[in-house]
Amino acid sequence: MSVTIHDVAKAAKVSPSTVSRAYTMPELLRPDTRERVLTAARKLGYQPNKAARGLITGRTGNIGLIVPDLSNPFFPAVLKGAQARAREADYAVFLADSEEDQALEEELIRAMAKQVDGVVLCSSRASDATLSAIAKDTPLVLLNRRIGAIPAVLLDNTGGARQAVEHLAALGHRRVAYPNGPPSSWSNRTRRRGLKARAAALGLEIVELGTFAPTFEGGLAAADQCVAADVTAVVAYNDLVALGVQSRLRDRSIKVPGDISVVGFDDIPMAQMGSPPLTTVAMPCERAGRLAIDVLARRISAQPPRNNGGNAHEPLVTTLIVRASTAPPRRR
Amino acid sequence: MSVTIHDVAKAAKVSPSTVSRAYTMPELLRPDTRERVLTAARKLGYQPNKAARGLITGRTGNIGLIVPDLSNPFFPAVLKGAQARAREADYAVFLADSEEDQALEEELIRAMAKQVDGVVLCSSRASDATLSAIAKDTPLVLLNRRIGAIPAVLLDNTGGARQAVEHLAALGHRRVAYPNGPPSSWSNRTRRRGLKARAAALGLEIVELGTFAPTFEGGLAAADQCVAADVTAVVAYNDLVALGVQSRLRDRSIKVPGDISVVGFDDIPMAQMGSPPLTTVAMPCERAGRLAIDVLARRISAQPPRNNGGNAHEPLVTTLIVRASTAPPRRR
DNA sequence: ACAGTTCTTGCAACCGATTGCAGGGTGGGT
DNA sequence: ACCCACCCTGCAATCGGTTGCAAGAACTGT
Repeated sequence: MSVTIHDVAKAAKVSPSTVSRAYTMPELLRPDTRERVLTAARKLGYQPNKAARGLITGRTGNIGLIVPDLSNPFFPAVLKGAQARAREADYAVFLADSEEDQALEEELIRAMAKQVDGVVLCSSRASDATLSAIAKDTPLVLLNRRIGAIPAVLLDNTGGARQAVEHLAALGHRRVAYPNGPPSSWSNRTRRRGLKARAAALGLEIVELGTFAPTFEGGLAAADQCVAADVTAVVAYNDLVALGVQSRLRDRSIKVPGDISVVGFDDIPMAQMGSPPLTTVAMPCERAGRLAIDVLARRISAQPPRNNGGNAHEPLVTTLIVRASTAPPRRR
Repeated sequence: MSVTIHDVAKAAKVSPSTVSRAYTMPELLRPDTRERVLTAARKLGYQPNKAARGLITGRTGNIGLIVPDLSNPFFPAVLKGAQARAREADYAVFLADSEEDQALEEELIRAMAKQVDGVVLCSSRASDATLSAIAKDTPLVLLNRRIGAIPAVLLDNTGGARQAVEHLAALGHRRVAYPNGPPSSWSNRTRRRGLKARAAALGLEIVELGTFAPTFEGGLAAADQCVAADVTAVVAYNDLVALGVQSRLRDRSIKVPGDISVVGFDDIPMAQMGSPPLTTVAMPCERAGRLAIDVLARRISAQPPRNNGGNAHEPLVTTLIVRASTAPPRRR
């Protein structure tokens, strides 16, 4: 079938061990033998079988990545960065979509753990206990979630929320709605906390609204509650929700930003394409994805999970992008 | 480290072979032995090592999926379907983004081929020759591309294009622009062909415009050429381009659909969120992704690539979704 | 020319599974 | 009580690599 190390060995008239060494410890071979082996390998189109190698080295050369929902453009963006960086580091990436389902996610993690050197979990919905347990025997990196000493790549949600509140305060808003995202989401918790902290300091009132699906449809539902709450601005859990809110408000002939200002989180591509274009807190998604791979790769090669610090990184900076969906509130 | 078949064997007081058989040929074992083995396995949390198994069976249980650009929502949608179906069929999926780069894509295919049982190529930009060569020794399924007898899942671009033209014709448009997508794209070729065929039949004129990147930015660039071409409607290569066109037209204070109607392809989520919401040809992306996996799985288990027909499937039906971005042309 | 190093390379065991083959146990028929 | 199937189960080889160990080659210095 495929060309194996034995074929190359025969062609180069050496033993399989020598062929192996030509790849893994080239400096041990006499230059001319190494050359002979590599030439033969190239001629035959040989490529080492990663699975077989992994069997003995314990390294598969694969990493897993789990996201809650591929339909949220935030995750493809992260994925794009992660996948690119993984390729540079010569890792292949396994992808799974957990469909926002905690049980499924935990099952996926366990299934993956066997086949990969490490796993990146994006906005994981799994329980702290489960993740801590898994982290004990599988290198894990969390993206947008924080649990004990598990390495994590974080985005500065709090800072973003702060900027959003300051922006709205400067425009003169006093009463702002926040429709919650999934309760198990770290992003939701930190965004809410950031909002409330800064709002309290500036004398704004944040009206929390029930939890909504982090989707366009969730935003449609949230919109009506925002209107009922009699606010002049909405900071949505994320851009999808914000777009849903905008859409529903338009259908109800409520002007954005005339009657209600809307702010989102993420700055997904469609945020700028809407009308009005959405004011939102931009997240460096691809960079976060890349960084997650870097952290994981480092964690994998450093056998002893060094218990000194360096696990929790500074959150990646986020920036408020002001577009046309925010304006001063209408005078009563 | 991890619990192996030997550990289970010891715990159940049987040989490793028996443990193996408990999983792969359970009917060969006496019910009580099988039960004893499975119980022991469960207690120890044993899960067979896929890599080791693959070494001997020749099946890895993995499939590869390559897309040209994760930032185009069309592909995450396909991916979502494919990934879900793969999981049901107990396959893990390797993902790679070829960044619209032909050379990179070909390299990725080769690299993957070694580690998977088969590969799904979405809107592949690779050359016919390369793909035919690879298809000889790796099960391949093409999505939105057609080459000889390589199994493919196709979306009915021609039919979609036909509907778009008929819609515009009914509205009274006589001169319609088509900004081309990537020349290596099968979708671009079939969409263009469909448009021109139907336009000829209905006495419309299709003005082809140079090739543009299949992105929002590509659309920005295309818009100006469309205006210069003095058309009353634009059928864009895909929704991203259509949204780019809309955005640029708005910036130039050209009304959509008042001055120019815009039609897209794909019906990505943001098509309905824009303003005006975009008239577009909807593609059953997730279904296509799922189907691709089905076809691949069948192709993998049917060792002899049966040379009877059944390779090329009927294209999946597409439907024109009429929204607010199309209207009768302004009277001169 | 010879003993002692240092380099290179091959041998063989091993990673974690699967599977053909054969041997031991069981049960049925007489 | 004996023979013969048949059913289970274990042994050992194998998949494609890697790696500790040791033997042979080459080189050093005298």
